[in-house]
Amino acid sequence: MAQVPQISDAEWEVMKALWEQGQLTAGQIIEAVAGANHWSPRTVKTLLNRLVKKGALAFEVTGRHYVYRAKVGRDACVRRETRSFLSRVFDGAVAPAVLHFIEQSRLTPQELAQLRELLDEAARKEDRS
Amino acid sequence: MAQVPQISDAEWEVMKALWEQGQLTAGQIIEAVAGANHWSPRTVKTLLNRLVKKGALAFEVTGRHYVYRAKVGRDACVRRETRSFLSRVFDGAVAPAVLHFIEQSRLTPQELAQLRELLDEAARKEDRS
DNA sequence: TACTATCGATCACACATGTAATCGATCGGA
DNA sequence: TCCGATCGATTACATGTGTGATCGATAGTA
Repeated sequence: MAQVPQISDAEWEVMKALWEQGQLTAGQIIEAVAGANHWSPRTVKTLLNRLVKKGALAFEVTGRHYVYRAKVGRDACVRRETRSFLSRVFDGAVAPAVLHFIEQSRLTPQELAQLRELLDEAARKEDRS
Repeated sequence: MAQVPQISDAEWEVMKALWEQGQLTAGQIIEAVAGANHWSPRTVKTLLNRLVKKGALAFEVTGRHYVYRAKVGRDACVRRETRSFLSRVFDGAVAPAVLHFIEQSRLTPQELAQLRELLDEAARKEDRS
């Protein structure tokens, strides 16, 4: 299995567009991300090239344009970033990180309820195993 | 209020040592972090210099040695990193991040119970407010 | 006192990243 | 058919980061 490459901040924006839309031409990607980030189209092209070089994206030549698609899954990238974040900031410990999140952020009652449900479910699984 | 500077992976290791120990000489810091990370003492010195330049550390000259101490609090750095992580990976949304953590990680029953207690507490606070 | 080990300061160097500009081919419109 | 717009490819350049070496001063040690 190919390792998930490191994806920088700016590159994440591009990946998100492709994860959400499936396949896009360079022009569509530029349209999707350049405005919101104040990037020149050239900048987006550079990001696309780097992501291809890293193995995070693939493209097919369709007529004169390239159509890009993600080669690595969003989940895998999220897991990778999460591991890196946890190990850097919380020494890899999940529970303190979750505590910090809950303490620091204002969660809505709905979100709190949803999280509790998830914890209940996790606890049940744990019980059975 | 001075902004919290960006602190890189390697620099975090140094900061952790100082947050935990209070004040340390360069030699003590090297002892604390160089071994575990396979770093040359020079590397640690460089990190110290960069952290001072960034405003994350201060030092006093004590005799011939420098004694370093953190100028920025751990909490502030953790918050900064957390915000950056959340906005990059989860578009700034806390709840999905917590869900991901809980789903992906194997939490012990004790940790699960502790988290549920925290959620209960947060929900009570929310209720009263 | 002469030498070496050490300290902080400065320099080095490759790779990643943010942020583009330039270049050669080509397509679409005048 | 010719020209400018556009595409992908290549190049640029400052800053950050990982990883360390060199240099001059100095403090112990022999």
